[in-house]
Amino acid sequence: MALTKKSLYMLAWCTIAANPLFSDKWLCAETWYRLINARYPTLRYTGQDNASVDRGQLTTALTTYYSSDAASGLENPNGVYYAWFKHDDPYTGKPGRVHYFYYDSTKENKPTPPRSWRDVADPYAKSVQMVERRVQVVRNRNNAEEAKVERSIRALVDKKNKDDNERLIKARNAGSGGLDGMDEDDDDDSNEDDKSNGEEKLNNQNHMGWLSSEAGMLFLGSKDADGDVVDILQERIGNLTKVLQVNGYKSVLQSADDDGAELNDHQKWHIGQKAIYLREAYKLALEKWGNQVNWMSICIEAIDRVKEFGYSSVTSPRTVMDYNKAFRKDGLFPHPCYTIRLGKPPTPQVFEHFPQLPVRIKDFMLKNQAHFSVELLRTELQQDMFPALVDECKKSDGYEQDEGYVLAQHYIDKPPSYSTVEKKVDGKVVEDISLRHMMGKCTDFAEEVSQLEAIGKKLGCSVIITTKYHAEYAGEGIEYSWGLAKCFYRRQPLSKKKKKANFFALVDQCLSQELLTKDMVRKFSKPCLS
DNA sequence: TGAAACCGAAACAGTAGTCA
DNA sequence: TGACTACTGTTTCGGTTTCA
Repeated sequence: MALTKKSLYMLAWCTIAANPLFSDKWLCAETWYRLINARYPTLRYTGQDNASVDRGQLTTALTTYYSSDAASGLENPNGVYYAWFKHDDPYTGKPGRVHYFYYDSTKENKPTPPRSWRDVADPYAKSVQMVERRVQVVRNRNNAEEAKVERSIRALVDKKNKDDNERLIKARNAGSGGLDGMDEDDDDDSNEDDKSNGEEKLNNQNHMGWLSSEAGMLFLGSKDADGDVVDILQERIGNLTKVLQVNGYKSVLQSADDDGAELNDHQKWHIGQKAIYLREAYKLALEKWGNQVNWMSICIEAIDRVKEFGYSSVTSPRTVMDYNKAFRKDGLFPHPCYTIRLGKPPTPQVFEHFPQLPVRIKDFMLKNQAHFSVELLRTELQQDMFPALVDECKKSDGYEQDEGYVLAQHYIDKPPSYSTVEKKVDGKVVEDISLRHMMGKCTDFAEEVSQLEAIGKKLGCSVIITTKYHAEYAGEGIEYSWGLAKCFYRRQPLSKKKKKANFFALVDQCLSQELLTKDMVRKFSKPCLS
């Protein structure tokens, strides 16, 4: 059955009220409103300005259709009661009418009719407890009611985006431009909601879980990854399908067109294998992930499905999960050649000081080709080559200060036997052989500035990195401006986001003054000043 | 023969739910 | 409120197999 906006607000409210942390106690409308915003952040996109849940509709729905006046003494079948008093708002401190709601979880213990606002004092209002509790209003993946609310929100948001898009096109065609049409009152769209939602085809891709940080982490490699995970997965499935074409592997391989990056037949075959398994897993994920079906079970099923087509090179879901880890960040498999993957490695310092040394090493390798090993070369370096270089250095005056002499002598005294992790002896890191420690001390790393700071410096300004907290720290309602720009971006067709030039043009459009007008930015900044 | 790929096991991190 | 458990996913280690 289709849901109207008001009934969706009600349903969202009920799932939160059922939480023992918030049931059986009076909470003011502002607290409920904040809880709903925290638990269902996407619900705000069903409102008029995308900035927040429509609190007017929420309060009206609760008081008019769902609850009973606690002062009346009447029993409410839903177990929901309301009361209101004129006093200072617990959040703003300003005098006015403040609504309170109470959910009786037992349906048998209705609250005592309150005589003053002190009887319904909200324990969470503007308190540390409220801040702490808000973080606990998180998604419960196993709750069917919450999943239903999330699907409905997704459907409503999709419909609203579609309507806004059509309105924008109409306004542009009429010559008015901008998003003025978005300000139109849509309170009376309940019937439209009913009609549209009736036609809305819900599937697993409408699931709220796809908007979660878990999805971002699992499929894009970062909790804060930008972009629609479903859209990106669909695009990547398309790219992985191309692997089966001639030279199709290039569409999913890092540095595929670099010099010397050509793969041999086996490497091409291996990329193809990875693509087949991952493509199947992604397709299954779009069908099932999030509805109590985890990523590992999807990988197991993908292996079984691929097996039906005669492929059996992978048997463990871990392997497919590893393929995903390598692929997910930018939709490319790392090049199998180490030097191409990481770029040309830096020349060792000792080779810069002694350019004849690599020539001698090559000669040694050729002479001992029949029984050459790394250990053999290591012994040769330590016992013959480096002592010879030290002797050469000693022929010069002041050789003890010569950097080349110090380097060569160091290799004799402390032959390299490095550990990639921090090697510890008696609980203390052995700094000389711990590569991680040595890398951390390199000035290149220690003095590296972020890209943002580098660009800022180039433009003649300084960038001060502050602590990461709420976006409102930035002031001027910048989060709302970004939210509107992002909302507009998400409504654009995929074709506008493909190719670099199109993407840049779209980003310019999203951040243009046509979309973010002065009036709109000023409106956004108002809440930040209060 | 060494490197890469595969894979099992264990440790660890983060989150949610339960209970006293 | 804190301890505990369950679940999911990641990282690391180490053994085996396969490939160049």
